[in-house]
Amino acid sequence: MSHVGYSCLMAVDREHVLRSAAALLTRKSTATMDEVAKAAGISRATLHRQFAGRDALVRALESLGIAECEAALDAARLDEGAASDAVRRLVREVEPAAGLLAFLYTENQLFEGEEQHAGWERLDARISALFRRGQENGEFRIDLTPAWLTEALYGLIASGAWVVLTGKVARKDFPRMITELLLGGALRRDEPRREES
Amino acid sequence: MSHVGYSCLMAVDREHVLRSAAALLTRKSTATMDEVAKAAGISRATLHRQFAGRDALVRALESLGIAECEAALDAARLDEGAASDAVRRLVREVEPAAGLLAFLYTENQLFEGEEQHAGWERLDARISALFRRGQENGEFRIDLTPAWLTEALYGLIASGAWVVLTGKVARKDFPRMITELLLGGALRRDEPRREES
DNA sequence: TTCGAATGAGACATTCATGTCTCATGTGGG
DNA sequence: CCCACATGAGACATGAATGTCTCATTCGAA
Repeated sequence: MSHVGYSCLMAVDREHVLRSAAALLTRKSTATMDEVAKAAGISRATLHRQFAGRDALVRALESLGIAECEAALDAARLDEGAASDAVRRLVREVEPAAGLLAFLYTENQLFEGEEQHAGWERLDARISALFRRGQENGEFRIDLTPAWLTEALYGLIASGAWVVLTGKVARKDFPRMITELLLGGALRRDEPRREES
Repeated sequence: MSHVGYSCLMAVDREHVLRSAAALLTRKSTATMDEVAKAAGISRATLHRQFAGRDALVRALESLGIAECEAALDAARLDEGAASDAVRRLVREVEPAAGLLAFLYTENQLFEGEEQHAGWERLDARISALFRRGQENGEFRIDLTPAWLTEALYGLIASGAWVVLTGKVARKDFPRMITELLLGGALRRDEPRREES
């Protein structure tokens, strides 16, 4: 029995397959299992051995996306310092997962009645809490609900990922253009905004 | 030969079918031709007689969405008055088409290499021009490109339509929450913002 | 009333993605 | 060296959506 070889090889490949699938489905959300397999450099049979089906693959990608998102939330230390700075850190940390997030964001809208991954609610709760903290802080305006701000953040991340993918803007501008729009809006400010880090 | 009856009945039904399809696909973007037909109260055969196939239906919806969007742009009088007020008018006018727009927005990302409807470029150009005018005006900040502001507006409209559809926020708040976020951002302003109409 | 056109219902073939299976190959560990 | 196991290749069946067809019915206009 090859415990070592088994768990090692499987784990590595699974991770690699997942990454490839994420990269591909980010660009073409309707990609075939065949295309996914080819993109990962494996055969369709092997792909099916690792993920029972397309559903299982998407679920695994969902878990991956949620995990990366939660890791980003952790790294952003949402409850430290100014709420606006926390938002900046959050967007910066979540940027690598933006493409995957955009894919899952639109994919989730197809799930209709089916129960969705509980992880999303946790993420919603944490991000909403950040916006609420900023409101109680006096930093954020109170006439926009935390729920809307959270959803808008998702939408902007998806739009940002899409616009970077199509080459309309440079990847390096991703965090700035999202945070600046979300926090400051399009209107020009007379007072200079302060910066962090 | 019943010229009158023909053109009249066909036109009316086509419009009605298009509306029903838009309403359905807004909620369930993967709906079957069967479901579309049922939602319109006609048979699948008749649906196929009016639209050669699913492709043709989506193309027709695309044209409808673009037409409604351009009508909204016209009604908003983008080049009159303050640019920020024009944005407010635009969002208010485009609100009825938001669901359809959201559907088309995600649908367009699947078109990969295929050439897309030229109408989108026209819309992009007109909206970009509005933001550019606001920048040259001194109203809008210049460190966010018109292209990004345009794309962000699309994203926020889609997010807004989605969040209204799921009941997280009231439909009546749709225009305000989008314009306020897009223009003013989440940060609280010391100076009171002025209002229009 | 009668004729013609549009419709609805449904059968049918086709295409495509998916899921399952078998078998040959190759590789790594014992 | 040998064996177990993962893999790749491909055949095969399945299901779903689509597109096309026919035929009976209904509705409107002459």
